[in-house]
Amino acid sequence: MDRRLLKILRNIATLLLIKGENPFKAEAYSKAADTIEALNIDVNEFVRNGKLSEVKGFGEALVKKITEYVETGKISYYEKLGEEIPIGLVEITKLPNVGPKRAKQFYEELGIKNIDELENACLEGKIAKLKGYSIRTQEIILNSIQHLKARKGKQHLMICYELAKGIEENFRKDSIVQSISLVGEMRRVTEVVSSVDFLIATSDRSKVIEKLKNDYEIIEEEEDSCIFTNDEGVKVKFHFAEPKNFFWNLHNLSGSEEYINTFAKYFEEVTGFKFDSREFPISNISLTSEEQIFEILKLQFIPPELREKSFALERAKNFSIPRLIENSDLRGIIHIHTNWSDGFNTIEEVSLRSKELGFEYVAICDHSQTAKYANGMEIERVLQQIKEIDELNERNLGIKILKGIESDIHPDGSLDYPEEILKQFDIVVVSVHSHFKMSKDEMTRRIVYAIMSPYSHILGHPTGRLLLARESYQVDLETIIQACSDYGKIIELNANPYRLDLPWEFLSYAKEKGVKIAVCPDSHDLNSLSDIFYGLKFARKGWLENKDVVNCLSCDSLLRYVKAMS
DNA sequence: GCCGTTTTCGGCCCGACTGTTTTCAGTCG
Repeated sequence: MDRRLLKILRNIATLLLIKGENPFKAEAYSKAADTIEALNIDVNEFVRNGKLSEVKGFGEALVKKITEYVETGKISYYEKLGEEIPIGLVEITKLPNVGPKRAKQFYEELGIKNIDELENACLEGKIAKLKGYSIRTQEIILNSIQHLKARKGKQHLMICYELAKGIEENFRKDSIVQSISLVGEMRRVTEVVSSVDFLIATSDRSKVIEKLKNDYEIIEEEEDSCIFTNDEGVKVKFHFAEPKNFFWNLHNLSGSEEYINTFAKYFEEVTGFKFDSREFPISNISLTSEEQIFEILKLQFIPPELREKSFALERAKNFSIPRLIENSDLRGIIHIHTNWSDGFNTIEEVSLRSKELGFEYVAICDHSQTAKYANGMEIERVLQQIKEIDELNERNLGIKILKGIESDIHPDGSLDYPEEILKQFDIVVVSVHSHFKMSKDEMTRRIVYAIMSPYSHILGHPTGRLLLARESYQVDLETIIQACSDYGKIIELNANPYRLDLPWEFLSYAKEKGVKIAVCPDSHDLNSLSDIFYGLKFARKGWLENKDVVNCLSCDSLLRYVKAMS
């Protein structure tokens, strides 16, 4: 995925809005970026064989600009725009409650060109003096700048996987490297990553460093590591080890600080050797696998995802780590959007792809009528969609299609359709999509009320967080999980890489309370159906087994399970 | 800027909240 092009197109859109151009013109650029991303379009190839103009949303002007990008690596229209309007204003519009109009106002009235200048203006009290602002608003803006700065240098795990894949391939074909593996946050799977860490086993370190310096812009060199930062500001760190110490380093570089500290103490207790994270202390043993480390210490193997808390070691000591859920346990895929609301593909297309991915059933859950911005379905269209699903099932595509909905939860906790409509769905996911700023009590009450509805089955993205973009709304998750337990409802682990919601930290709690989890891609195109496998990494991180996840049920069992709720 | 078609240009989602204001512009989902 050419993320630089996506960024340019989205920046053009924002710059046009700041400039005050027709918003629909701006939208054409951001939609183009969305389409390239959703359909996973290889622009080089599409430009070469002239296929780009066949894609919906790509007219003459866009094709011309993207062709220029493919040929020269830049878009002169973008550069010209950047001369008119400072690119730094784009970042300002990413602040909550600051859009293109306000960014323009800051620029025109105070000459503010980037986020640092805006921060200074806030500190100097200049923003509060502008028409339409108060001291309070100025404080809110300053606060969100500080939030934004705290997120800087962090990236979504999925984007880091793409980056890491390219680097790994570069090294795999090189004989100077004996082994290479991801370690750190990437290996133990954290939803946002502050550093992409690689462990490289080599007996010729200087040659590897030479190659690194040749291929990447190394900014920092230490005795055992090299660091570079990519275009997106993501830090990539290479750690070196002698081949004989590879597995020892693999283990010690993968755990959290808490985990490794506890591990070190335990290691010294059991072996009597002093812990050294780089050099395996027991010199008469040569390690041939990571598993061997656990065998020596008489511990059950701890999957990397679980190496966060000391607790994992306690369980490993008495061999009580359960078999975590695996991809092959999944039988059904739930919460899929189609072009009936805001998805890209037809029901038939997503069903056939789900079948290819190995699923026995697929639950289509498009947006409900209140979600106007997402082309939510009024009752009449719901009935048409149900009819279409019945017809597809009669044709038998080799996968069972379930009739579902993602119903908005109204501010009063009610669902988005009358009973006679709700009872026609096989699966009802209920989600909050509006009125985010309620108090914690109100929001909790609202969601509990929705959970209590005899027609709701699965609570969708329970916190509403968007990783690195939007905080969770105020809600008491313990109360929510308890309510799901009381009413036998399912909670979603939304597998969208920007959500991962329910956060993994709460999965074990839900499990303790006997609440089942649905791992759902919440996908809007064919590619992101596979996000379900991404979400599964976090199900594992939350200690879930196949019996905890309803996607592992057969279609009939799942239908029986949800039927018992009403 | 794209689309669709009444083939030349109008329509493209829209309602609600927020803060500051005194009737509304800007932002959001």
